[in-house]
Amino acid sequence: MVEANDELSAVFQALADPTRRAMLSRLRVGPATVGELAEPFTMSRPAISQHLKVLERAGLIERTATAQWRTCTLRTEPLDEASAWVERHRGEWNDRFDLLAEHLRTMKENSE
Amino acid sequence: MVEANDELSAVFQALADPTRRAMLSRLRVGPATVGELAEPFTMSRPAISQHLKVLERAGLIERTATAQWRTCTLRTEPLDEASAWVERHRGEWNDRFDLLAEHLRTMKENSE
DNA sequence: TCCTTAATTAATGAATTGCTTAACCGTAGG
DNA sequence: CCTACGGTTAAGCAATTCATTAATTAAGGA
Repeated sequence: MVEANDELSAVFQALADPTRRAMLSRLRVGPATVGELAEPFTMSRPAISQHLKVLERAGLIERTATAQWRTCTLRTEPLDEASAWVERHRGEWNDRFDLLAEHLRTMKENSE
Repeated sequence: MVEANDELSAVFQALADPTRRAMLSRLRVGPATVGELAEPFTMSRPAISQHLKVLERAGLIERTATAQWRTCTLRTEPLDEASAWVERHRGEWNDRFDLLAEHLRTMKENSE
């Protein structure tokens, strides 16, 4: 792999781990410090830090530092694109012309 | 990582690659042989085969062999669960009680 | 039978992932 | 000042991912 990872891939990649998904679920309730996010898990703090870094790079969380606490906040915008992709591929869509046109468009975007 | 990968992780993992997503997009038009799926890409056939294996393990395609051709068909069922997860985390949901209850339920499922 | 076509398997390799422990950094409090 | 607390950085390791080339299987046609 040479290519700079596109945003959509980064989001799906971030979601492809149960720990990270659980963290995002927790953040739906409201912002949390790293310690609070780590609490349900048995893994080490550095492991938690690394998961958070993945989420941050995917744009799914924001971190703000006050004193020695890092507060994490959920960002849902990147999920819009992910949702759009999934919904597009899920429907009982049968217009072959539209589908082919869309596929060719996707191919073109992909080769930019 | 020790745990046997759950289905949802496998689906998101499969979607976290532009080549695989393009293959699924192509399959929306209709079933295709491996050769047809490989056509837009410059990578080797074995690489294509491995991508298809990932998609198959995630339940996103089905392969049927007739003569020396393997025909791939899109299976959208696994996308339902993925869609549900994303939509759940995307909404402008503000009932903290429900969110907390749901989060705790998710945690419990996660530890089974 | 021999050759071509379609695709997979096997073996290899570089890069990435997910975890660990140990060391470090910045803030607050005695 | 120095110690504790909250977190990150660094280094190392096993396993997985994504690609390659070479060899293999399996069916169809001359």
